[in-house]
Amino acid sequence: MAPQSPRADKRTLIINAAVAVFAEKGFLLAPVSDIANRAGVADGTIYRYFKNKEDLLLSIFEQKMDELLVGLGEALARIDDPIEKVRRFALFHFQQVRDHRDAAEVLQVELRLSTKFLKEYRPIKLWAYLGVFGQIVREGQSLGIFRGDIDPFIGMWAFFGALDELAMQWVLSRKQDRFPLELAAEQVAGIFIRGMLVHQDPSPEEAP
Amino acid sequence: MAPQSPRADKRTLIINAAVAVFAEKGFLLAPVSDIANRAGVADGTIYRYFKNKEDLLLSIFEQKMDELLVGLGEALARIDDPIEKVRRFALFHFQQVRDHRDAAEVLQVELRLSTKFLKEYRPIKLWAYLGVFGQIVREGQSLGIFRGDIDPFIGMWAFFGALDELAMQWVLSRKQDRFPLELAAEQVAGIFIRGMLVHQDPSPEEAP
Amino acid sequence: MAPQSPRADKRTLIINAAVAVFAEKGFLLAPVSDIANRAGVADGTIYRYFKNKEDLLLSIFEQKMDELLVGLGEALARIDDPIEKVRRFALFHFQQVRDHRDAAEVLQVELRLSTKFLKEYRPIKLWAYLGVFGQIVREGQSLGIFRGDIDPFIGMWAFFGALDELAMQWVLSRKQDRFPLELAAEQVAGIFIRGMLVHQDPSPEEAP
Amino acid sequence: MAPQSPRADKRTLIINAAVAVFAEKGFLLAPVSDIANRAGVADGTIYRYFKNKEDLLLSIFEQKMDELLVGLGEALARIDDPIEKVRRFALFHFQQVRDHRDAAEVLQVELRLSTKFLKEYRPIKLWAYLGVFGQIVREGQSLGIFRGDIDPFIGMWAFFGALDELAMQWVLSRKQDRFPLELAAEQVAGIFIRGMLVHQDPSPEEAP
DNA sequence: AATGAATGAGAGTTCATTCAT
DNA sequence: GATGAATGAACTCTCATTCAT
Repeated sequence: MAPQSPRADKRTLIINAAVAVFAEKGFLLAPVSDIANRAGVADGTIYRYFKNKEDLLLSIFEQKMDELLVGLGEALARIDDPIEKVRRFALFHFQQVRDHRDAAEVLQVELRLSTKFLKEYRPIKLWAYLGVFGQIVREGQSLGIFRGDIDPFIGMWAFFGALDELAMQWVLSRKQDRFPLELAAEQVAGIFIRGMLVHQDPSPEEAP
Repeated sequence: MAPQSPRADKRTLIINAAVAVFAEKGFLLAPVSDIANRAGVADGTIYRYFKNKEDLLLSIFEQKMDELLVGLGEALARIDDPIEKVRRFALFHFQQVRDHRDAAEVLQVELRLSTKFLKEYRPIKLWAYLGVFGQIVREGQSLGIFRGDIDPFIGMWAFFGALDELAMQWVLSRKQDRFPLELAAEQVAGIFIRGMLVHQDPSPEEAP
Repeated sequence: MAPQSPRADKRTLIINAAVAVFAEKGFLLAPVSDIANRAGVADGTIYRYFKNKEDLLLSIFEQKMDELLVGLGEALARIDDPIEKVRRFALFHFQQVRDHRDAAEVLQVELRLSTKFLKEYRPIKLWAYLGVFGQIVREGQSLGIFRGDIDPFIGMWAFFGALDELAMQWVLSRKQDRFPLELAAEQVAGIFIRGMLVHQDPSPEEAP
Repeated sequence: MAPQSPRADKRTLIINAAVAVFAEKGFLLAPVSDIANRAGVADGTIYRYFKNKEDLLLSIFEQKMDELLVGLGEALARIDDPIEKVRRFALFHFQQVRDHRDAAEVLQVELRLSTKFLKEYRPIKLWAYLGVFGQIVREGQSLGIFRGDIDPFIGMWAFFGALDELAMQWVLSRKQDRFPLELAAEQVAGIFIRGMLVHQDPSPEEAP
C-alpha cells in the first residue's frame, strides 16, 4: 500500500487510519493493531504519538471538530440573514457528512458514547459548533424575526438532534435507499425556520 | 408481591439488572457477571434465558419498545387533532425518559451503537414508534393542516432526533443543570407544529 | 503430569507452581502463563484465586512465613536455655532452606526486593520470625547470660543477615561445592553466642 | 569541573544516572530511556557505551566494587591488629552505605538478583571484598587471637550478611526510624570479634 | 559519535461462554 | 433448572534494542 498522501506524517497517517477503523468497528471493538496495520506502522508506534487508545479518539474529536468549525465559519461568512444562516448550516452539516463519512460516523456515534464512558471529557468543540446555531437564534430574536419565546439552548440541541439523526440514517442506509441530503437539509431548515418565525401571515411585512 | 411464574420472574430480574448495568457502564463495558450479580443469579443462568449478551440487549429493546408503544398508544388515544397529537407525543417521550432513565439511556445510547455494529438487527419496533409521528404528519396533511411539501419520513427522523438529543442531554446533565422536560416538550412541539403548519396568520382560527 | 497431591486444591496447586517458577526465574521475569502451565490450569484461573500476580507473591509470603513460624515455634518448644535456643534457631533456619529450597529462594530474594517495589507491603510475618531472636536475646539479658549492651534490634538483623546470606550462598552454589549446612549453623550460632555472652572465664558458673 | 575526556564524561554520566534510576526503580523496572533522560543523552547512545542493559548493571558493579576495594584498602592501611581491622571494616562498610546510598542499594539489592538470574556473572569483585575479611580471620588465627575452629569462608559470609542486612534495613527505613550506623558498626564488630576470640578472660583454659 | 523514531515481541489481565455437577 | 469454576482468546500497552540519518 502506498502512503495515502505523499507527505503525510505518521501522526496524520495514524489519525486517518483510526478514523476509518473506528468508523467501521466502533471505538471499543477496534483493536489498536488494526489501526496500526492500516496506517502501515507498528503497534507501538501509535503510542509515540498518542498516550493511549482513548487519547487517539479524543485527538480525532479535537482535530475533526476544528476542521468542522473552520468550515462552518466559511459557510456562514458574509451571510447576514439569520434565516439564510439556518439553511446554510443545515446544508453544510449534511455536506460534511457526505464528504467525510468516516469522520462523521466517528463523531456521531463515538462522541456520543464518549460522554458516557470518558468521564473526564467535555466535548467543548461540539458545544462551540452547536453554539453557532444558538447564536443565530439569538440574532434572529434581536432582529424580531424569530419568536422571543424560543429557548436558544433547547432549540440548538433540537436542531442538532434533527440534523444528526438524519445524518445517521443516511449513513446507515444502503446506497440505493438514500434520500437526497439536499432535500433533508431543505426540509429540516424549513421546519425550524418556520417553526421559529414570529409569524408567517400574508400581511405585507415579511419581505422588506 | 407474589411471584408470578418462576421463569418469568428470573427473566424479568435479569432484564432489569441488565438495564441498570448497561445504563451505568454501557453495553460493551458491562461484564455479564455484573448483571448476574445484580440479578441475584449465577452467570450461567443468564444463558438459559438469553442466547448471549447481545441477545440480552436486543431483548431489552424489544420489551422496552413494546411497553413504549403501548404507552404511546394510550397517550394518543381519543386525540384527534394532529397538532395536539404532536404535543402529546413530545410530552410522552420526555416523561418516559424521566420515569425510566436507565431504560432511556440504554435505548438511546446503546441502540445507536447496535444499529451500527450488530449488523443483523433491524430496530423494527423503533420504526413503529417513529412511524406514529409519520402517520400524524400524513393525517395533518390530509386534513390540510400541515403543508404538503413536508416529507413525513424526513420529518419523523428530524422530530425523533430532536427529542432524542434533548433527552440525551437531560439524561447526561447533572441534576442541578437540568432544564424542565415539560419546557423542552413544549418547545420542540411548538417548533415542529409551527414549522409544518400550512400558515399561522393572525386570524382567530388556530383551533377549528 | 499427575497432580502433585491427590487432593491438592487449585489454590495450592497454583501456589506451589508459583513458588517453583518464581524460584527459577524471579518474580518479575516469570510470566504468569508459566505458572499456569506448571499448575496445569488456564491463565485465567489464576485470577480466580489471586487478584493479580503481585497478590500471588504476597500470598506465598504469608503462607510460607506462617509455616515457618509454626515450625520455629515447634523447634524451640520446651527449650529454656537462650544459648540452646540460638543454636536451634540457626539449625532450624538452615534445615528449612535445605528442605524447601524453592520457597527459601523466593522468600530470600523476592521478599527483599518486594520491600522496594511493593511500596504498600510490610513484611510483618518476617518481623515476627526475627522477633523471636530478639526475644531470645532479651531473655538472655534478663538472665544475665548475654551482655546488656547488645541491642536486640541490631542483633536480630545481624543474625538474620548472617543466616540469610549463608543460605543464599548455599542455594546458589553448585551441589559439589556446598558446605554442610549443619556446620554453618554451628559456626553462626557459635559466633553469635560467644559474641553475646557476658564473659566466658573459667569461674565455675559457665557449666551448670 | 573541567570535562576530563568527552568519552569518559558520557560513560560516567550514564553510569551515575543508571545508579540513581536502578536505585529508585530496581533494575528490571527501570526503563533504559529513564536512564538516558537523566544522563542527558539519547537512548541509543547508551548502547555505544554498554552492550545492553545488563552490561550496564554489571559495569556499575565492577566500577563501584573497584572504588569500594580501594577505599577498604585505605581504611585498613597501617592497621595490624586483626581485631581493630574487623572494627574498621564494619565502620567502613556502613560509611559507604551512608555516603553512597544509591550505589549501596544497587549493589545490595540488584547484585543479589543478578547472582541468581544473570547466570553467567560471577561477582568476583564482591568475593575480593569479602575475602579481605576472610584474610583477617586467618591472620587472627595465625596470631592465636581468633579460634582455630572458625571457618573463614563461613565466617566471611556471615559477617557480610550481617553488615548487608543492617545496611539494607537502614537504607529502606524512613529517616526518622534510622538507627545510628556507628552503633550498628560497633555492635556487629563487637559480636563477631568476641565471637571469634580464643578467649576473653585472663585464665588459659578455654582452648585445650 | 550521537540521535531518537520505529519496531514488535511479549507482558498482565479481562470476560463471554461452556459444561460437569 | 441452576450453578459457578474454568477456560483461553484477545485485548492494551511497554520497552530493550536497532539503524538510517
